[in-house]
Amino acid sequence: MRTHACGDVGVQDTGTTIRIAGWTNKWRDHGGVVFIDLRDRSGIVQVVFSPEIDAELHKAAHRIRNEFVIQVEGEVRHRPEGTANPSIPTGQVEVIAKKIVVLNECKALPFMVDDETDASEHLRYKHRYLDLRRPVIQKNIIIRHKAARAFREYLDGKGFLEIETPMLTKSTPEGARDYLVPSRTNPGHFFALPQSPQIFKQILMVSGLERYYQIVKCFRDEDLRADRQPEFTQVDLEMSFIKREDIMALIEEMIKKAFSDAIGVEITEHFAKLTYHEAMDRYGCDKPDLRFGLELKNVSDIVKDSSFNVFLDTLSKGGIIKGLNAKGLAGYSRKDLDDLTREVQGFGAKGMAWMKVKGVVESPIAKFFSEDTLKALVKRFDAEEGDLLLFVADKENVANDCLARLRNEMGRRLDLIKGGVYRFAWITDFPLFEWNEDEKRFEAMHHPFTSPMEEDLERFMSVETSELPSFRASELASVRAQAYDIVLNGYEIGGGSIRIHKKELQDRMFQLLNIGPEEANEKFGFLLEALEYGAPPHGGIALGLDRLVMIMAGASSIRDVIAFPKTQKAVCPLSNAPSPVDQKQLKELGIKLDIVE
RNA sequence: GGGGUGGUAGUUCAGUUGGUUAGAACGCCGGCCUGUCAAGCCGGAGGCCGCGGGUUCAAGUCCCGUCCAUCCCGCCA
Repeated sequence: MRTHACGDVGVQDTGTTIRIAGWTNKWRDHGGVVFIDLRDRSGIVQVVFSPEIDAELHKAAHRIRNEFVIQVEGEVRHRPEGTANPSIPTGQVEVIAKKIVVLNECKALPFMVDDETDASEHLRYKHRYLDLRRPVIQKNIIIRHKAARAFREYLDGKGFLEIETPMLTKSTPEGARDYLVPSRTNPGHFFALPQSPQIFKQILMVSGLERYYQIVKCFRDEDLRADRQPEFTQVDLEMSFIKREDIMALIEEMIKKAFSDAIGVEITEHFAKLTYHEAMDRYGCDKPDLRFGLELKNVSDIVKDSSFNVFLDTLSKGGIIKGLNAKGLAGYSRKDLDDLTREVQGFGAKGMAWMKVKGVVESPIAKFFSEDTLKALVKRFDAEEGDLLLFVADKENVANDCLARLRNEMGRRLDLIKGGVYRFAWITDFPLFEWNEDEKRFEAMHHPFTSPMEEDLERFMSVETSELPSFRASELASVRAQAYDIVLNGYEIGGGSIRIHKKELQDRMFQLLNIGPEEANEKFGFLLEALEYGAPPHGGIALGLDRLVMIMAGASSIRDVIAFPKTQKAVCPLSNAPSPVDQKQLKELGIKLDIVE
């Protein structure tokens, strides 16, 4: 139907007759000459209908409207002197139409197919086929394709096998809420859609496949965010006979290739490496945005000499006082600071203290501090004239969380976050366990198949389980995992671990998690049994493809890089899923609804 | 489950102190127009003011509830 793609037509084609087809991006009818900007995936080229060429043809062109699908045969010409359009790649030429075929018409549009639309997301998703025609969105979809292709090429080159794992699988007790699928042939029984292929990929290692990967959909029935959808895609891989550093080196190289292939960005520096404790200490969170500084400083040791009761009380209760230097913001008014305080309180802090560095330290609480103490504070933050110090005093986790979010906010306000900058970091040495205050028990921070660090193995094995759960501040909390997260620009884009490959260790893990042998057997028995048949040392990682592509594309939501995303209520406005089903379908499944109106 | 913001023409929005026939831009329809590319000029159609209650002589506007969208908290091994 066509000899050329619209975006490929150029000066090299002048004088030749070509056939193109696409959508009418825009039409301009001058009564005499008619211009149509014809668009296909490759780009846009201007088609000219002139009354001198063919009256009938010219008449037909008058009837063309936006988004009509047409096929045009015509001659490529240089545009007349002074009419070139430098804002499009094909702007030097135009196609003088000799023949037009309307392949399909188009109704009046719910919104303009244009790079700059301000139609609501709901409307865009309802007519996603129109939304996806917009070059900016197509660009994202193409970046996604190129990234996925780069991962496949790279992993294929490293001897990985792409192996599919079941979508209809088993519900697991830990972790996110499962999406359930009723089994017709086993009434009352349910499959779960996988939250990740975790257990199957480990079994593939026991199976001797050695290197597995898959670009795979995962499902979690939790509430949505800008960077969270109920179905999302992981680049999932697992390797045998490797150490943590092997995987980290491999992933680093793979991601660099993907950035190069997908968006032409060469990442040259090594990815930063931070332990979990370093990250918490310096940034207050385990996914720091390293595009800017504003590092947190613990000042508990300095302010203990003050007479400021809020700080002293916090310290006496085992809390900490931490802060950051908002460079150059001493000009903030009382109202600015009150607003900022309210924002930090919204994060969960009881309050926020501030000090302006203006000749002397200016602050409502300055009087509680000696001159030497104030000097020490200024020094701790490397503060200069005109800086603003912000403090939060609270339990360690609260102070860290609030300051981490405050740090991101100040990074934005100070315009420290530049586009086109990519700062990667590995976060390592995570705690193996996390205390669940509500349920008064330890949980696996990563997942229950994560291996402890060898240095901490003795403690892992020797803790008296009879003392559970009194160990919340005990040795067990200090056992570290052979786990690693990869962080990019403040987003967690992947995580993995070296797994437990010995039955005794795995049994011990379940014991510490307070999962009895019967329950462990019922839920994970097939993995536990497999571990007894010569499981090799192995480990792996999963990358969040959606988030990674979102960052590559410079988008602010993963919905912009997913062809058919769901809204925050987890519905698909295009298909209207989910929806009620027939009584007959429910009956076949043995399901009765019990919905309280 | 909780908090913030929003919902008025096909779309994006404005709409004063509650007061006559709810406006603008773009889009759509018709006409004019031979070099535009955000084309231009003239004319026209188009509204359950998210939905349901309430207050009032009178509600787009005030009150209560509810639904939807979005951002965040909880949640997400």
